[in-house]
Amino acid sequence: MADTHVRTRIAPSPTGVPHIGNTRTALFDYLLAKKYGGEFILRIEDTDQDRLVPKAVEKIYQIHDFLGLKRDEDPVVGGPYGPYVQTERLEIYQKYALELVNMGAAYYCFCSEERLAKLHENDQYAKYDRHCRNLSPDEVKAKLDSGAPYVIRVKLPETGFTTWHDLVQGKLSLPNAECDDKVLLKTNGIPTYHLAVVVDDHLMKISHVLRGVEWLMSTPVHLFLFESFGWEPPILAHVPLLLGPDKSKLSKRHGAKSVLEYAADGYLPEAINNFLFYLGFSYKDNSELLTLDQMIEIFDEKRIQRQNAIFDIQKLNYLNSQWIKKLDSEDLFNRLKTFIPQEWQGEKAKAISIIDIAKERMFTLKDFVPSAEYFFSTPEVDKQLVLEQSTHTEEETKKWFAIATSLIENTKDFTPENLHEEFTIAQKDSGLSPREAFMSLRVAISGRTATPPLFDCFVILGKEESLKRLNSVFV
RNA sequence: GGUCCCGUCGUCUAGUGGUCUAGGACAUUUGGUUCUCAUCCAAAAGAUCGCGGGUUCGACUCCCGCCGGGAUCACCA
Repeated sequence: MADTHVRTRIAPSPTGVPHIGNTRTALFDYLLAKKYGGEFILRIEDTDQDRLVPKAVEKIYQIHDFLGLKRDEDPVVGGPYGPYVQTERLEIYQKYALELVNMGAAYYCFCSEERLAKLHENDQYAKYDRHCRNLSPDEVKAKLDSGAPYVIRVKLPETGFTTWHDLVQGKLSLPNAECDDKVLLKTNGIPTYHLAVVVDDHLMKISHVLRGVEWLMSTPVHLFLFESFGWEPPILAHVPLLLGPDKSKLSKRHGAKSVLEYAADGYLPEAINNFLFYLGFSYKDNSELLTLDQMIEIFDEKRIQRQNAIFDIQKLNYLNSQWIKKLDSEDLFNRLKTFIPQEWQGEKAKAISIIDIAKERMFTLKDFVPSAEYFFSTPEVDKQLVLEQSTHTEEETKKWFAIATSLIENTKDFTPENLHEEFTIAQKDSGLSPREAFMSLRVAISGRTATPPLFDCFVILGKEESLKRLNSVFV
């Protein structure tokens, strides 16, 4: 491998937004290319014109941009082997399909849809019966001349095995008889995946085809095509699937989300990359925070697991919370922009000081707003709740609040450290336990029983606002 | 159903014949730190290594069978 220049590709079809399982394959492709200093290419496989989903292409770009999976060649930036959109390469495929027919590796098929449907009537797994495989040249010519619609099918060997060494699956051997004479070129002149991948991977000098195992069973067709053309096939690597919690294949039907949706849910690209990396790959204890560059270094295509991995959101949550803690608050503020209300945007300094103390209790970016809103707007405070926390009578609690307000009013050093010190002394004389004393104040200023440390909250609120809130409890 | 792949704690995994009475991490539970929550720290619980046969002095590790799960069998990718 040292002497082959590594070029990998991810080839999504814009029939929807790729879910996170598909994106993991893209990550591995990227890592493989970069590990060997090669190129990572994005090719749009839009040969299924009937199922195109508008905007899917843009979303595919967005996913890669978000995760930092930089493309060396793609439809937008171009490259030496373009175009990178398959429907812009139709003549190429048609030319090669014809070539295949001429060399006897493919044949015209004039079977109607009805006839094909009939084959499946009694057997849902029926293969094409190769009805047109041995049509005489004259018959073919007559049909063609009459303008009959046709497809071109691969003329696969009927016996024997196709074997190859798969980078992750090891040595594989599939019986040719199990494969169908797959359609290569459709009636509408557009190729199917099977023809298009082979032609493009060769023309684009792809060295490694790393894709999902769902392609394993059709690999004999691809290899047969490479051989027929006399082309060196790329190295193959079929990576396992991502399964849902119920162990079924992750799919849109089962609510598999795209990376874009996880982004909207407040997950960081670093955490998603990390999480995907550890799903099917092992490094140390599978919980270290790794950057893309570190992953490139660690990644080893030969150590990808062969078993399917179950998508476990708990691990993603953990990684996300760890990344949030690791990032500095200014950086977090920028990433938080789409999550926080417009009114807060202007108060950057305040927001950052809140992030400072809130980030260690955030799992996703979405957790920020609920944990910070009482800093920006006055909370509803129920007097009963305050009393519940003080566990003392209203009179006694009022007395403690009077001490607290005067402390805040008169302190010369309005910092968390100093407030802590002064309040601790006062609390000891108050007859309230630390918990009772501080919890009642906490509820009074925030309306909640869980917040960052009390004195940090006072400082962020400021003297005036703190006093205002404390004074409004017993009125 | 045919074919192919896979099978270690709930999850991601370490483990390539003896060091495994199976290790780590996430999740869970408990304790400590603490003004709450969270963090952090510590500990506990959790796997008859899918099952059954072999091979071997000895198997999670090798072989066979079975079972279970997954993939695939479109003019979809």
